[in-house]
This record gives sequence, C-alpha cells and structure tokens, in this order.
Amino acid sequence: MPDSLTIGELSVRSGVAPSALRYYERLGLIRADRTGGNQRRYARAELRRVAFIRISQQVGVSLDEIRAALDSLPEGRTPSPQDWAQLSASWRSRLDEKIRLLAELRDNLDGCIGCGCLSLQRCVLYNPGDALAGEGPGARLMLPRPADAPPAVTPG
Amino acid sequence: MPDSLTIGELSVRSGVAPSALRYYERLGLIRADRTGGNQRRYARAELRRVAFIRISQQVGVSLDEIRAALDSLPEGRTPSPQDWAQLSASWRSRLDEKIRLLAELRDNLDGCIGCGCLSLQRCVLYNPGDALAGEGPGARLMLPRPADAPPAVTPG
DNA sequence: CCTTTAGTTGAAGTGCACTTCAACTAAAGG
DNA sequence: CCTTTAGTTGAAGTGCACTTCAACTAAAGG
Repeated sequence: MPDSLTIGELSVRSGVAPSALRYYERLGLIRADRTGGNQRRYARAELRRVAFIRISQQVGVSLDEIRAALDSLPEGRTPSPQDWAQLSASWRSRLDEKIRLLAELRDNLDGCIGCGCLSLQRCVLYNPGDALAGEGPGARLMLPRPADAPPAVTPG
Repeated sequence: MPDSLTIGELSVRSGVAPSALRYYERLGLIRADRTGGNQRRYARAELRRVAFIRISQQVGVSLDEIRAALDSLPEGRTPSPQDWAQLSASWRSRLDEKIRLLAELRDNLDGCIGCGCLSLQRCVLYNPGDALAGEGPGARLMLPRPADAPPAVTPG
C-alpha cells in the first residue's frame, strides 16, 4: 500500500485526465514529488485538492480564482477537514447568488420573452449583473454596457 | 422613424457589439437586408431575436442550439408573442434542472468537501451528470468517466 | 532481459464566442 | 463638396481549459 500515487492512479481516482493534472500543476494548483526517473508521485492529500478544484469549477469559479483560494490553505501541515470546510464556505454566497439569478430568470422567462414590454436594457433577464457563469469564456465585452443608450422602446 | 435599423443602432439597443451581431449572422442566428451600398439593415423584429439569443445564453444554451431553436420559428410571418413564449418554454426544464443541481451542490458543499467520506466518483458534487453549464468550453473530456475505477476509498 | 505499459517534455491544436485589425467604402452633417 | 462617422470584408488574434502529438524515457510483468 504505497502512500503516493502515480499520475495514472490519481487520474483514475479523481476522474481527471493526466493531461489536465499536468495542466493544473503548471498553474500551481497541485504539486507532485518526483522519482529518480523524473516521474510524478502525488501525496494522497492531492486527491482532495483535485476534488476541491472540480467541485469549485461546478460552482463556476475559474482556475485562477481556485488557485488563489488554495493558496490560502496552511503551508506546513496537511489541511484539516475544517480548513477545507472553510474554503468551500467561501463559494457559498456565490452559489446562492447564482441560484437566485437563475430562479429569477426562470420566473420571468415566459413573460419577458413573450410580452411586448421587452425593454432590453432594463429587463431582469438582460441585466443580471454579469454574475451568471453561463456567460461563457472568450474575449471581453466590447461595449461596456452603453450608458448613453436611449430608453429602448420596443416595436409596436 | 425608419423601420429598419443599422448595425450600430441594433448594437446600442440590444447591448450587443456590432462584431457579435455580424458573428451571429454568420452562424445564421439573425439576418439583415442590404442597402445599395452593401450595408446591413435590420428589421425591428431582429431585436427580439437578439434578445432571445442573449437570454438563452444566460440559461446556458450554446449558440448552435439557439440556432436550432430559432429555426423552429415560423418561416413566413413575424413570430407572435406566443411563438416566443413557446420557444422560451423549451428552456424551462433545462433551467429547472440546472437550479436543482446547483441547490444540491450548495446543500452538500461543506459536508462533502470537509468530511472524510469524500468518495469522489460516487459523490453528488462530483457526478452531477454533466448537466451544469459551469463545466466551461474547450476540448471534450478525455476519460469518458472511468467505469473500471476502484471504489475509491479515501485516505485516513 | 525483453516487451509492454506508463510516464516525460514542449509545442501546437481545439472549441467556443467572440474581438481586433487593416484596408477599404457608404452615409450623414455642415 | 468635403469631412467625419459609420459601415464593409477576410484573416488573424484572444482567453479559458484543456487535449493531442512526436519523440522520447521509466517502470512493471512474465
């Protein structure tokens, strides 16, 4: 019963591809020791880090923010359950807000798309404060949100 | 009071960059007539299409699926409010499911990350049936979800 | 000991949803 | 009529989160 894992083992147990694990290492999200032959050997505690990374992604957090969060873990010792709980708690309000916005979106969906009042710029569905992760990746917004736009009256 | 819009006008009223509008046209999501000088002129009804596109993106639907949805609108006539309501209703179950999964994630967050029971492959947080849009874009999964993985007992 | 399986690297590729650029033309204002 | 502002195109670039590839080396099994 070895107490370190090869990259293949960590991959199988975490469900994360080896290439992704190497990528995480490059970003400083996880770490590994090396064998004499330069192969990675992961401490078992890394398994929990990987779990935290994947769960955080579900919450809609970017790898960069996840890295920042992980950096706040204690340096010397293996993080305790409480350390992890504290870390995960920090995603909580984010998750709450996300759920709130989606619920709002759902409750206004028929009405707002269907009706004639669709006054884009002021619509709940249109201006959810860019907090939804559904926005997707890619280059940043070109129009920062036109402040000089007319009140936007909808057609007949 | 012209009843067609230039790309700049449509951009300001919809809050969507001109480059994005051209992109949507290339993908077949919206359409425009052309002036003698080859400039785009949008019918006012396109405003609602753009609104539908942006709202659908909030729901987490890809442009490709949005295109498919828009293709189901009636061909000859301008879509009625009911047409739009029907279309938006089709996102509803998706939204419900997404909200359900996020709520589940929230309710298990502390417990699952903090405790020693974190049994990755079987965890609610880990296997939400790839239905969350939070997964992000990019290349597809390499490991299709290892079926041959051991029961994954956690350390200590 | 040989073969197979698993690992290594850096560089390049992928997919989505765009934006940016260069080099140009059209339309609107004074 | 000239200038400014707004439009046109195709090609290339961007950011994120990875994957894929080529050319290799290490470790494990029989």
